[in-house]
Amino acid sequence: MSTAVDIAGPSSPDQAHSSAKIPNEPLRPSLKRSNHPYSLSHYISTPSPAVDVKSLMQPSSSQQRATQPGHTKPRRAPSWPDMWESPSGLHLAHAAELLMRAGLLALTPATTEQAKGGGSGPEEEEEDSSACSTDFQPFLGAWFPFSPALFPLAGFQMGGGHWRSTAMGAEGIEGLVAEGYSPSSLGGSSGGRRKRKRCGECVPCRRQTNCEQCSSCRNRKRGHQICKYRKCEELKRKPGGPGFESRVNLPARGNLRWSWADPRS
DNA sequence: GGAAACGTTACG
DNA sequence: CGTAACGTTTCC
Repeated sequence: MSTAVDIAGPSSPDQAHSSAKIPNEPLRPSLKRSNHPYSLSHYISTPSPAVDVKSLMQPSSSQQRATQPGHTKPRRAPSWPDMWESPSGLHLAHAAELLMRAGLLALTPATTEQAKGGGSGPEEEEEDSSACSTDFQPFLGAWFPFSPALFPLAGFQMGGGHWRSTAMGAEGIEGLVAEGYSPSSLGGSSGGRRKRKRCGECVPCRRQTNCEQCSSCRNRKRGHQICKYRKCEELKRKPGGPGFESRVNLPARGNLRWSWADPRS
């Protein structure tokens, strides 16, 4: 029962079908570079991950410092834009799913708080971007920044500008991204309704081919809609929906924040 | 409430 | 100008 990762779509005839003019890159050229070096099996190499990883869950300072000698700060994580541009989106997504299934992907608010710690001025945003990410290097052997693209895939739900973890009570990590919502595209000023753009990062956006089976594909001429399996998760949300603006600090780009809501609360 | 149809915007 | 696709309206 593979948690329907809809990137597979309806039995994926897409590979064969793929309609004529599907833009290969969702939004950014960088997305094209989604060739990740690791296959799923790469992550499944440990026979008893539950044990192994748990010990790694407290990598403690030793491991962290090993990678970052001479600095008191937790190593500098890639800035958000960096993460966004990560060529290894699927790579990370795969890892996320596996970790989620193993119940290992725990997000510790402490990480965030501590990282933020002493107070981060705006100018420290870059440096402190580590505060916005939880790294899973111990698990993956590579930095594992969060990306919204991971969550739908890993069993996360999105609601009202918050991502919820259905797998665990993750909480406290702040911020969320609403890339694609530029102030203007939100219909801010001109009053006219502006079109939002695909985020380019979510699973559907990453999908490159139309299924040719869904109603949207079959009815493209009249429907004017993108394949259902390619419909951006962000665009599915109502711009004025609950929490859209109030909860998401409308991202002055580079000031993106994550929000986590504890499903238990 | 969801799907279909249509208007409209964005872009090459 | 043609096409893709978002947003809105209408239909069931």
